[in-house]
Amino acid sequence: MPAPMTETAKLSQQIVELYERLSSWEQDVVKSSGLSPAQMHTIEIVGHCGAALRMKELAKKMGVTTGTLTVMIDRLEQQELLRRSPHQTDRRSYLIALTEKGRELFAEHHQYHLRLTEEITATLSQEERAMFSAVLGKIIGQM
Amino acid sequence: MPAPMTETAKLSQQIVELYERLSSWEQDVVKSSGLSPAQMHTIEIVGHCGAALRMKELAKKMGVTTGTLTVMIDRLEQQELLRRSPHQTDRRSYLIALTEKGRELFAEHHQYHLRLTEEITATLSQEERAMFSAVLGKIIGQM
DNA sequence: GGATATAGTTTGAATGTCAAGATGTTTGCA
DNA sequence: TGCAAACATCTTGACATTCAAACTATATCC
Repeated sequence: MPAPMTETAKLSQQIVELYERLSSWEQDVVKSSGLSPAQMHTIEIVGHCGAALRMKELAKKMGVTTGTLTVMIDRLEQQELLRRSPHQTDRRSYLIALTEKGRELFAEHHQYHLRLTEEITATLSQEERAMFSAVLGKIIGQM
Repeated sequence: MPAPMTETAKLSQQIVELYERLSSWEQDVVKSSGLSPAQMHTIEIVGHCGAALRMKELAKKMGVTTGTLTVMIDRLEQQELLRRSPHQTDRRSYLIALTEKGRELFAEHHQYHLRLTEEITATLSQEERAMFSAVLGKIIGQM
């Protein structure tokens, strides 16, 4: 007979489970786009951020080194999904921004996220949805 | 002025945000263990599953090909974190299970997860925690 | 008993990753 | 001003991850 599980243990397990499922969902969706997961992640970060970013800033947001980012941006630039433009006042820097094609890809991917969110929260009551959002807000604030 | 965000859009954004933060938290924790993220992920899946698994089963659970898994298991076996043992009735198969050292690593990592869960849910009321768990259960059931 | 399917490994190619070093630019200070 | 130090990015070399496809050994089905 398994030991009784504490409330924290159950929550932890559920969070891990949710993470795993989101992860494999994302993997499936990305596969159909032709990009690698890391490439799509880059598009997502740049797209979500909105404003153009320096390499250094983007690397920090993504948790990779600038060396890694250089080749990532090279490839995405070859696919015309984003563009380096010279920084106005700092000639060492580039500003990274999505092209029109990149924005379209980002928008499409965003729609997938919205659809998933609708699906997985479909059975929640109005009250549960509101409370879930409030709790998520608190949790994210703690991290 | 930004367009008003629908409730679904807000939830979607929060889920993405939570995912991102869990992801970078895990990356930091794994870095301190000396293993790569993929290696730790393998340990987590095998450890969480409990029973010994065939290569094929494990590959499916992890969403990788068996070819990928072969070299992953090779490396983890070299580090004595898990072991291949012959399948009792099918001589084509191995059963993959954690060693004592692997179980210790898994237990330690599991403790990190518990601690994180406690931290991020610390400000929730008893009621909120219960409801959050119930909603997570529903959501996971929908995926 | 032989054809076919299955489990796992190997190989070759592409990508992702980092640390360390190189290049060009900016900043701070003497 | 002019030079040293800091900074942003890129390059290089090494290794990990990943897949598809070919390969080996075993199991299953007729």
